[in-house]
Amino acid sequence: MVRPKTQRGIDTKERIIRAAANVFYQKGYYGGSISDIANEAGVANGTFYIYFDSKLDLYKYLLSEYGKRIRANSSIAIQNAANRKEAERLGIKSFFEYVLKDQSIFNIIWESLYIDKNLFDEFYSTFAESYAQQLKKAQKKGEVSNIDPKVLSYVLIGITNFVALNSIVLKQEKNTTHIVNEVMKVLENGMFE
Amino acid sequence: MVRPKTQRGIDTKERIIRAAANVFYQKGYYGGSISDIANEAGVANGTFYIYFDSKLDLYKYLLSEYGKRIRANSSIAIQNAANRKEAERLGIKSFFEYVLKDQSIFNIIWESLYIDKNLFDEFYSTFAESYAQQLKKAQKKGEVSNIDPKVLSYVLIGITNFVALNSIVLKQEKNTTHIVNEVMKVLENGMFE
DNA sequence: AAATAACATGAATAAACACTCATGTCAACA
DNA sequence: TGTTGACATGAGTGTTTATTCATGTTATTT
Repeated sequence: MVRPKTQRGIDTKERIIRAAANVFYQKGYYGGSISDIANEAGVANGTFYIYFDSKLDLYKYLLSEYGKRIRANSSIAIQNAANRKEAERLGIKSFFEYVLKDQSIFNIIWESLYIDKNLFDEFYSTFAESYAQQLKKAQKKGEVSNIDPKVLSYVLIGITNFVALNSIVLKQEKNTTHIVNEVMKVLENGMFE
Repeated sequence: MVRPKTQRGIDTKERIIRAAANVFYQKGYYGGSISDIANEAGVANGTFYIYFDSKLDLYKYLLSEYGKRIRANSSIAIQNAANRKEAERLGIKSFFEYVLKDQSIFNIIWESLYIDKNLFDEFYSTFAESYAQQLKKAQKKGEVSNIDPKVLSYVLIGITNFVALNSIVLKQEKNTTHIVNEVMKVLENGMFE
């Protein structure tokens, strides 16, 4: 028989996850300790290990959650786009707005490069591959120029991620519309006269 | 009187620096210990502290060295460019080739985000500001379109850095010419038909 | 009410690691 | 040749920290 969820601590796991996201954002993976996370979540150190096998285990969980959220956010944003150009604008805009709301994402994602290179590679490969597929389809429709979709996908991900990190997270730029407009100029006509 | 350089250990400092770059590349700043660096350099742990005040001190030294090298590499590459478009191509190509030779750079640079956000911000701000200045001049000459040079500089740095990290370092792509060509297509005409 | 098992605790453990320091070595100069 | 001081050593120190575990506590089932 399936035992109903106890009421002891309500959403303890969820509280640990939120606390970890916050601690990793503030102090990073190596700088943030299990004690920091447990304190922030309002539980004892040992409680952490009821819900996660290890610090790395929780980190991997968080990383995959962020991947899901970004994908969901993007696919909702572009679902009604009339063409690829519009899809690109909407996708970029929604990503910038997502970053504005949750500025911890790069601290979680990019640190994977230092925890295990494969985590970083897998994370972005997933995005790049599905992006490249979309671009290929758009090329067949004649909406996108003849550019290696693999390279183009990394170009687009590179632009959005790097600009978001530097302009929005580090420089605290709030005007995402302006940034989207300027980025779209490049994507539409290039940068040269 | 200036004492001539002793011959005890030849270029001990240089060996420590090289070892550190390698260790940080393999294991990251937090994952790589002073013992790792000392072993790799073939010196005792204590010797490290004759040449550097702390692990962080060495890290900052390495970071600034990479900044200098990249700037030097780029300014040499573009010095004979006839116009901005050619300068862009040459700059990107030389950066990719630099990364191909010294794949540790991103592990050094990007980790600053987790050691001290200001280090990362300062590092890329320096590049972005001088890049933006160059772009402004090119805009006055009518060579570059009317795009916010601040945003454009981050777009260009984002492309080069992200593509280099993913394609060259992580996917071990050797054909930099192909990548440069595809990137230049976007910068010349945008990505849409 | 007793039994059960999930949930929770936090002190204890063991390993890792940045940094120190007392001691040693060697090249240059008086 | 003896003195000097830079260069080098590596065992030791103190701290931090991920993880464990013996011991509670509470909600549910019998």
